[in-house]
Amino acid sequence: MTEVFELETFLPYRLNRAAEFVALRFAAQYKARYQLTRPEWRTLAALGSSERPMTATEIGAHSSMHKTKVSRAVFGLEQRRWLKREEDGRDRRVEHLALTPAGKQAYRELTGLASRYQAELLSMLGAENVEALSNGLQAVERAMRKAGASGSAALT
Amino acid sequence: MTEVFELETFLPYRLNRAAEFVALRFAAQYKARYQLTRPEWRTLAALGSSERPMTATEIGAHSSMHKTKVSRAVFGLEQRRWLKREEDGRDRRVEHLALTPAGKQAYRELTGLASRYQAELLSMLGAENVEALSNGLQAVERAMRKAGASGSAALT
DNA sequence: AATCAATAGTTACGCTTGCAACTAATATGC
DNA sequence: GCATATTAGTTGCAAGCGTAACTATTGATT
Repeated sequence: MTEVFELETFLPYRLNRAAEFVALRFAAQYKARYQLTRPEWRTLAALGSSERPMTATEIGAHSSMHKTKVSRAVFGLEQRRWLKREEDGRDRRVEHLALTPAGKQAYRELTGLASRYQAELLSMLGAENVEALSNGLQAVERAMRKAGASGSAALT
Repeated sequence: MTEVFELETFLPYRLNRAAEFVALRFAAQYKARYQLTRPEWRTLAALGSSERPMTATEIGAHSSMHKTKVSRAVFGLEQRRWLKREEDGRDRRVEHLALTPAGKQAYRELTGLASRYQAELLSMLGAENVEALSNGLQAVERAMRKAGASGSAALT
Protein backbone atom coordinates (compact mmCIF):
# COMPACT_ATOMS: atom_id res chain seq x y z
CA MET A 1 0.00 0.00 0.00
CA THR A 2 2.16 2.80 -1.26
CA GLU A 3 -0.54 5.44 -0.99
CA VAL A 4 1.16 8.54 -2.37
CA PHE A 5 -0.05 11.80 -0.95
CA GLU A 6 -0.77 14.41 -3.58
CA LEU A 7 -1.04 18.05 -2.70
CA GLU A 8 -3.41 18.47 -5.64
CA THR A 9 -6.04 16.43 -3.82
CA PHE A 10 -5.62 18.02 -0.39
CA LEU A 11 -8.63 20.10 0.46
CA PRO A 12 -6.92 22.83 2.51
CA TYR A 13 -4.48 23.39 -0.32
CA ARG A 14 -7.14 23.44 -3.00
CA LEU A 15 -9.34 25.80 -1.03
CA ASN A 16 -6.48 28.13 -0.35
CA ARG A 17 -5.38 28.29 -3.91
CA ALA A 18 -8.86 28.84 -5.23
CA ALA A 19 -9.53 31.54 -2.63
CA GLU A 20 -6.32 33.30 -3.53
CA PHE A 21 -7.14 33.22 -7.20
CA VAL A 22 -10.68 34.47 -6.81
CA ALA A 23 -9.86 37.10 -4.20
CA LEU A 24 -6.78 38.44 -5.93
CA ARG A 25 -8.58 39.16 -9.15
CA PHE A 26 -11.04 41.29 -7.26
CA ALA A 27 -8.48 42.85 -4.95
CA ALA A 28 -6.54 43.98 -7.99
CA GLN A 29 -9.51 46.12 -8.94
CA TYR A 30 -10.03 47.99 -5.71
CA LYS A 31 -6.33 48.27 -5.04
CA ALA A 32 -5.71 49.81 -8.43
CA ARG A 33 -8.66 52.20 -8.40
CA TYR A 34 -8.89 53.15 -4.76
CA GLN A 35 -5.61 52.03 -3.15
CA LEU A 36 -7.73 50.19 -0.66
CA THR A 37 -6.48 47.29 1.44
CA ARG A 38 -8.59 44.20 1.93
CA PRO A 39 -9.39 44.96 5.59
CA GLU A 40 -10.46 48.44 4.53
CA TRP A 41 -12.72 47.07 1.83
CA ARG A 42 -14.28 44.62 4.26
CA THR A 43 -14.83 47.33 6.83
CA LEU A 44 -16.42 49.54 4.23
CA ALA A 45 -18.68 46.69 3.14
CA ALA A 46 -19.72 45.96 6.70
CA LEU A 47 -20.53 49.58 7.49
CA GLY A 48 -22.22 50.22 4.19
CA SER A 49 -24.65 47.37 4.55
CA SER A 50 -25.69 48.36 8.05
CA GLU A 51 -28.56 50.72 8.78
CA ARG A 52 -27.08 52.02 11.98
CA PRO A 53 -23.49 52.73 13.06
CA MET A 54 -21.38 49.80 14.17
CA THR A 55 -18.65 49.38 16.73
CA ALA A 56 -15.23 48.06 15.77
CA THR A 57 -16.01 44.83 17.59
CA GLU A 58 -19.18 44.36 15.60
CA ILE A 59 -17.30 44.94 12.37
CA GLY A 60 -14.78 42.30 13.36
CA ALA A 61 -17.52 39.78 14.09
CA HIS A 62 -19.41 40.60 10.92
CA SER A 63 -16.43 40.34 8.62
CA SER A 64 -14.26 37.81 10.41
CA MET A 65 -11.38 40.10 11.13
CA HIS A 66 -9.02 40.35 14.03
CA LYS A 67 -9.51 43.48 16.08
CA THR A 68 -6.10 44.89 15.19
CA LYS A 69 -6.98 44.59 11.53
CA VAL A 70 -10.23 46.40 12.14
CA SER A 71 -8.50 49.08 14.16
CA ARG A 72 -6.04 49.79 11.37
CA ALA A 73 -8.69 49.65 8.68
CA VAL A 74 -10.86 52.10 10.59
CA PHE A 75 -7.93 54.43 10.95
CA GLY A 76 -7.27 54.21 7.22
CA LEU A 77 -10.88 54.93 6.27
CA GLU A 78 -11.01 57.74 8.77
CA GLN A 79 -7.99 59.39 7.15
CA ARG A 80 -9.74 59.24 3.80
CA ARG A 81 -12.72 60.84 5.50
CA TRP A 82 -14.88 57.90 4.50
CA LEU A 83 -16.01 57.26 8.04
CA LYS A 84 -16.53 59.16 11.27
CA ARG A 85 -16.34 58.09 14.89
CA GLU A 86 -19.02 59.02 17.36
CA GLU A 87 -18.62 58.47 21.06
CA ASP A 88 -21.11 56.52 23.11
CA GLY A 89 -22.70 58.50 25.90
CA ARG A 90 -23.09 55.57 28.23
CA ASP A 91 -19.86 53.65 27.63
CA ARG A 92 -16.83 55.67 26.76
CA ARG A 93 -14.84 52.65 25.63
CA VAL A 94 -17.08 52.23 22.65
CA GLU A 95 -16.98 54.09 19.36
CA HIS A 96 -19.86 54.17 16.92
CA LEU A 97 -18.60 54.13 13.37
CA ALA A 98 -20.54 55.36 10.38
CA LEU A 99 -19.75 56.18 6.78
CA THR A 100 -19.61 59.78 5.64
CA PRO A 101 -21.39 60.74 2.40
CA ALA A 102 -18.08 60.23 0.57
CA GLY A 103 -17.81 56.83 2.24
CA LYS A 104 -21.31 55.89 1.16
CA GLN A 105 -20.50 56.92 -2.36
CA ALA A 106 -17.38 54.76 -2.33
CA TYR A 107 -19.44 51.92 -0.91
CA ARG A 108 -21.90 52.16 -3.79
CA GLU A 109 -19.13 52.17 -6.36
CA LEU A 110 -17.27 49.28 -4.77
CA THR A 111 -20.30 47.11 -4.27
CA GLY A 112 -21.09 47.78 -7.90
CA LEU A 113 -17.68 46.41 -8.79
CA ALA A 114 -18.27 43.49 -6.46
CA SER A 115 -21.61 42.60 -7.96
CA ARG A 116 -20.21 42.73 -11.45
CA TYR A 117 -17.34 40.52 -10.36
CA GLN A 118 -19.73 38.07 -8.76
CA ALA A 119 -21.64 37.91 -12.03
CA GLU A 120 -18.43 37.43 -13.94
CA LEU A 121 -17.54 34.50 -11.68
CA LEU A 122 -20.93 33.00 -12.27
CA SER A 123 -20.52 33.01 -16.01
CA MET A 124 -16.89 31.99 -15.74
CA LEU A 125 -17.54 28.96 -13.57
CA GLY A 126 -21.02 28.06 -14.63
CA ALA A 127 -24.14 28.40 -12.51
CA GLU A 128 -24.25 24.77 -11.44
CA ASN A 129 -20.63 24.84 -10.31
CA VAL A 130 -21.17 27.99 -8.32
CA GLU A 131 -24.18 26.31 -6.78
CA ALA A 132 -22.09 23.31 -5.78
CA LEU A 133 -19.30 25.50 -4.48
CA SER A 134 -21.76 27.52 -2.47
CA ASN A 135 -23.26 24.42 -0.92
CA GLY A 136 -19.85 23.12 0.00
CA LEU A 137 -18.90 26.44 1.53
CA GLN A 138 -22.10 26.43 3.49
CA ALA A 139 -21.05 23.19 5.11
CA VAL A 140 -17.71 24.71 6.05
CA GLU A 141 -19.50 27.72 7.46
CA ARG A 142 -21.65 25.48 9.61
CA ALA A 143 -18.53 23.73 10.85
CA MET A 144 -16.97 27.09 11.64
CA ARG A 145 -19.91 28.11 13.75
CA LYS A 146 -19.77 24.81 15.56
CA ALA A 147 -16.03 24.99 16.19
CA GLY A 148 -16.85 28.59 16.85
CA ALA A 149 -14.93 30.67 19.34
CA SER A 150 -12.74 27.75 20.35
CA GLY A 151 -10.97 26.92 17.15
CA SER A 152 -10.45 30.08 15.18
CA ALA A 153 -7.01 31.57 15.60
CA ALA A 154 -8.07 34.23 13.13
CA LEU A 155 -10.28 35.91 15.65
CA THR A 156 -8.22 35.52 18.78
CA MET B 1 -34.41 48.43 -6.38
CA THR B 2 -32.38 48.94 -3.24
CA GLU B 3 -30.25 45.87 -3.73
CA VAL B 4 -28.11 45.74 -0.60
CA PHE B 5 -24.73 44.15 -0.99
CA GLU B 6 -23.98 41.60 1.69
CA LEU B 7 -20.45 40.42 2.36
CA GLU B 8 -21.86 37.10 3.56
CA THR B 9 -22.97 36.29 0.03
CA PHE B 10 -19.82 37.43 -1.73
CA LEU B 11 -17.94 34.46 -3.09
CA PRO B 12 -14.38 35.76 -2.67
CA TYR B 13 -15.11 36.55 0.94
CA ARG B 14 -16.72 33.21 1.65
CA LEU B 15 -13.95 31.29 -0.05
CA ASN B 16 -11.30 33.17 1.81
CA ARG B 17 -12.88 32.66 5.17
CA ALA B 18 -13.47 28.98 4.60
CA ALA B 19 -9.94 28.48 3.33
CA GLU B 20 -8.53 30.24 6.34
CA PHE B 21 -10.56 28.12 8.69
CA VAL B 22 -9.72 24.82 7.07
CA ALA B 23 -6.05 25.60 6.54
CA LEU B 24 -5.44 27.07 9.95
CA ARG B 25 -6.67 24.00 11.76
CA PHE B 26 -4.17 21.91 9.87
CA ALA B 27 -1.36 24.45 10.05
CA ALA B 28 -1.72 24.47 13.82
CA GLN B 29 -0.74 20.81 13.83
CA TYR B 30 2.44 21.00 11.80
CA LYS B 31 3.46 24.28 13.32
CA ALA B 32 3.12 22.93 16.81
CA ARG B 33 4.86 19.60 16.18
CA TYR B 34 7.48 20.53 13.63
CA GLN B 35 7.73 24.34 13.71
CA LEU B 36 7.18 24.19 9.99
CA THR B 37 5.91 27.11 7.95
CA ARG B 38 3.29 26.62 5.28
CA PRO B 39 5.69 27.18 2.37
CA GLU B 40 8.02 24.62 3.94
CA TRP B 41 5.23 22.10 4.27
CA ARG B 42 4.19 22.61 0.68
CA THR B 43 7.74 22.24 -0.55
CA LEU B 44 8.14 19.06 1.46
CA ALA B 45 4.91 17.71 0.02
CA ALA B 46 5.97 18.52 -3.52
CA LEU B 47 9.36 16.90 -3.17
CA GLY B 48 8.07 13.88 -1.27
CA SER B 49 5.52 12.99 -3.91
CA SER B 50 8.03 13.16 -6.75
CA GLU B 51 10.11 10.23 -7.89
CA ARG B 52 13.00 12.32 -9.07
CA PRO B 53 14.56 15.54 -7.75
CA MET B 54 12.86 18.81 -8.61
CA THR B 55 14.09 22.30 -9.30
CA ALA B 56 12.87 25.26 -7.29
CA THR B 57 10.95 26.48 -10.31
CA GLU B 58 9.17 23.15 -10.64
CA ILE B 59 8.25 23.24 -6.98
CA GLY B 60 6.78 26.67 -7.42
CA ALA B 61 4.69 25.54 -10.37
CA HIS B 62 3.56 22.37 -8.64
CA SER B 63 2.52 24.04 -5.41
CA SER B 64 1.48 27.50 -6.62
CA MET B 65 4.12 29.42 -4.77
CA HIS B 66 6.06 32.52 -5.65
CA LYS B 67 9.71 31.84 -6.28
CA THR B 68 10.84 33.85 -3.28
CA LYS B 69 8.66 31.73 -1.05
CA VAL B 70 10.14 28.61 -2.54
CA SER B 71 13.64 29.97 -2.15
CA ARG B 72 13.12 30.66 1.54
CA ALA B 73 11.36 27.38 2.17
CA VAL B 74 14.17 25.45 0.50
CA PHE B 75 16.66 27.26 2.66
CA GLY B 76 14.69 26.35 5.77
CA LEU B 77 14.40 22.69 4.86
CA GLU B 78 18.07 22.60 3.98
CA GLN B 79 19.00 23.91 7.40
CA ARG B 80 16.97 21.13 8.99
CA ARG B 81 18.85 18.74 6.76
CA TRP B 82 15.59 17.56 5.26
CA LEU B 83 16.73 18.25 1.73
CA LYS B 84 19.92 18.47 -0.26
CA ARG B 85 20.85 20.47 -3.33
CA GLU B 86 22.63 18.89 -6.26
CA GLU B 87 24.05 20.92 -9.08
CA ASP B 88 23.17 20.29 -12.67
CA GLY B 89 26.10 19.39 -14.86
CA ARG B 90 24.72 21.01 -17.98
CA ASP B 91 23.12 24.14 -16.60
CA ARG B 92 24.75 25.64 -13.58
CA ARG B 93 21.84 27.96 -12.82
CA VAL B 94 19.70 24.99 -11.89
CA GLU B 95 19.64 23.10 -8.60
CA HIS B 96 18.14 19.67 -8.23
CA LEU B 97 16.47 19.32 -4.88
CA ALA B 98 15.77 16.03 -3.14
CA LEU B 99 14.73 14.96 0.33
CA THR B 100 17.26 13.36 2.65
CA PRO B 101 16.23 10.21 4.55
CA ALA B 102 15.25 12.44 7.47
CA GLY B 103 13.21 14.53 5.05
CA LYS B 104 11.47 11.47 3.67
CA GLN B 105 10.67 10.36 7.17
CA ALA B 106 9.18 13.76 7.96
CA TYR B 107 7.22 13.60 4.71
CA ARG B 108 5.69 10.28 5.72
CA GLU B 109 4.72 11.58 9.13
CA LEU B 110 3.26 14.80 7.79
CA THR B 111 1.30 13.20 4.99
CA GLY B 112 -0.05 10.85 7.62
CA LEU B 113 -1.28 13.86 9.54
CA ALA B 114 -2.67 15.32 6.35
CA SER B 115 -4.59 12.20 5.41
CA ARG B 116 -6.10 11.98 8.85
CA TYR B 117 -7.08 15.62 8.66
CA GLN B 118 -8.65 15.09 5.26
CA ALA B 119 -10.67 12.23 6.72
CA GLU B 120 -11.69 14.38 9.67
CA LEU B 121 -12.91 17.04 7.26
CA LEU B 122 -14.90 14.47 5.37
CA SER B 123 -16.76 13.35 8.45
CA MET B 124 -17.05 16.90 9.74
CA LEU B 125 -18.62 18.27 6.58
CA GLY B 126 -20.33 15.20 5.25
CA ALA B 127 -19.32 13.27 2.15
CA GLU B 128 -21.87 14.87 -0.14
CA ASN B 129 -20.84 18.37 0.89
CA VAL B 130 -17.18 17.59 0.32
CA GLU B 131 -18.16 16.22 -3.06
CA ALA B 132 -19.97 19.42 -3.92
CA LEU B 133 -17.12 21.55 -2.64
CA SER B 134 -14.66 19.54 -4.64
CA ASN B 135 -16.68 19.94 -7.82
CA GLY B 136 -16.93 23.67 -7.25
CA LEU B 137 -13.21 23.92 -6.66
CA GLN B 138 -12.57 21.98 -9.80
CA ALA B 139 -14.39 24.62 -11.76
CA VAL B 140 -12.24 27.31 -10.18
CA GLU B 141 -9.15 25.29 -11.00
CA ARG B 142 -10.20 25.07 -14.62
CA ALA B 143 -10.71 28.82 -14.66
CA MET B 144 -7.27 29.28 -13.15
CA ARG B 145 -5.63 27.27 -15.86
CA LYS B 146 -7.52 29.22 -18.46
CA ALA B 147 -6.62 32.61 -16.98
CA GLY B 148 -3.28 30.94 -16.51
CA ALA B 149 -0.02 32.81 -16.58
CA SER B 150 -1.71 36.07 -17.41
CA GLY B 151 -3.84 36.68 -14.37
CA SER B 152 -2.14 35.28 -11.35
CA ALA B 153 -0.22 37.83 -9.34
CA ALA B 154 0.64 35.06 -6.91
CA LEU B 155 3.06 33.50 -9.34
CA THR B 156 4.62 36.57 -10.85
C1' DA C 1 -16.15 51.67 48.46
C1' DA C 2 -12.29 48.93 47.00
C1' DT C 3 -10.51 45.38 44.48
C1' DC C 4 -10.34 42.36 40.75
C1' DA C 5 -12.00 40.82 36.29
C1' DA C 6 -13.63 41.80 31.79
C1' DT C 7 -14.12 44.59 27.65
C1' DA C 8 -13.09 48.18 23.72
C1' DG C 9 -9.72 49.63 21.20
C1' DT C 10 -4.59 50.87 20.20
C1' DT C 11 0.27 50.05 19.76
C1' DA C 12 5.03 47.98 19.89
C1' DC C 13 7.44 44.13 18.13
C1' DG C 14 9.07 40.51 15.37
C1' DC C 15 7.90 37.68 11.44
C1' DT C 16 6.29 36.80 6.77
C1' DT C 17 5.25 38.53 2.49
C1' DG C 18 5.69 40.25 -2.44
C1' DC C 19 7.91 43.37 -5.46
C1' DA C 20 11.79 44.91 -7.59
C1' DA C 21 16.45 44.72 -8.13
C1' DC C 22 20.22 41.89 -8.23
C1' DT C 23 23.90 37.99 -9.56
C1' DA C 24 25.08 34.36 -12.34
C1' DA C 25 24.49 31.49 -16.21
C1' DT C 26 22.56 30.25 -20.67
C1' DA C 27 20.10 31.15 -25.05
C1' DT C 28 19.20 34.02 -29.08
C1' DG C 29 19.81 37.32 -32.88
C1' DC C 30 22.59 39.46 -35.94
C1' DG D 1 31.56 36.00 -31.73
C1' DC D 2 29.45 39.71 -29.42
C1' DA D 3 25.60 42.05 -27.64
C1' DT D 4 21.09 41.41 -25.85
C1' DA D 5 17.45 38.85 -23.85
C1' DT D 6 15.98 35.27 -20.91
C1' DT D 7 16.04 32.22 -17.08
C1' DA D 8 17.26 30.26 -12.15
C1' DG D 9 17.54 31.58 -7.91
C1' DT D 10 18.60 35.10 -4.01
C1' DT D 11 18.14 39.31 -1.37
C1' DG D 12 16.95 44.33 0.21
C1' DC D 13 13.13 46.72 1.43
C1' DA D 14 8.77 48.36 2.75
C1' DA D 15 4.23 46.92 3.95
C1' DG D 16 0.99 43.85 6.25
C1' DC D 17 0.30 40.61 9.74
C1' DG D 18 -0.76 38.38 14.51
C1' DT D 19 0.66 38.11 19.32
C1' DA D 20 1.07 40.13 23.36
C1' DA D 21 1.17 43.99 26.04
C1' DC D 22 -0.85 48.20 26.93
C1' DT D 23 -4.47 52.21 28.25
C1' DA D 24 -8.85 53.33 29.48
C1' DT D 25 -13.23 52.23 31.04
C1' DT D 26 -16.96 49.47 32.96
C1' DG D 27 -18.79 45.45 35.53
C1' DA D 28 -18.75 42.14 39.38
C1' DT D 29 -17.55 40.61 44.09
C1' DT D 30 -17.12 41.36 48.58
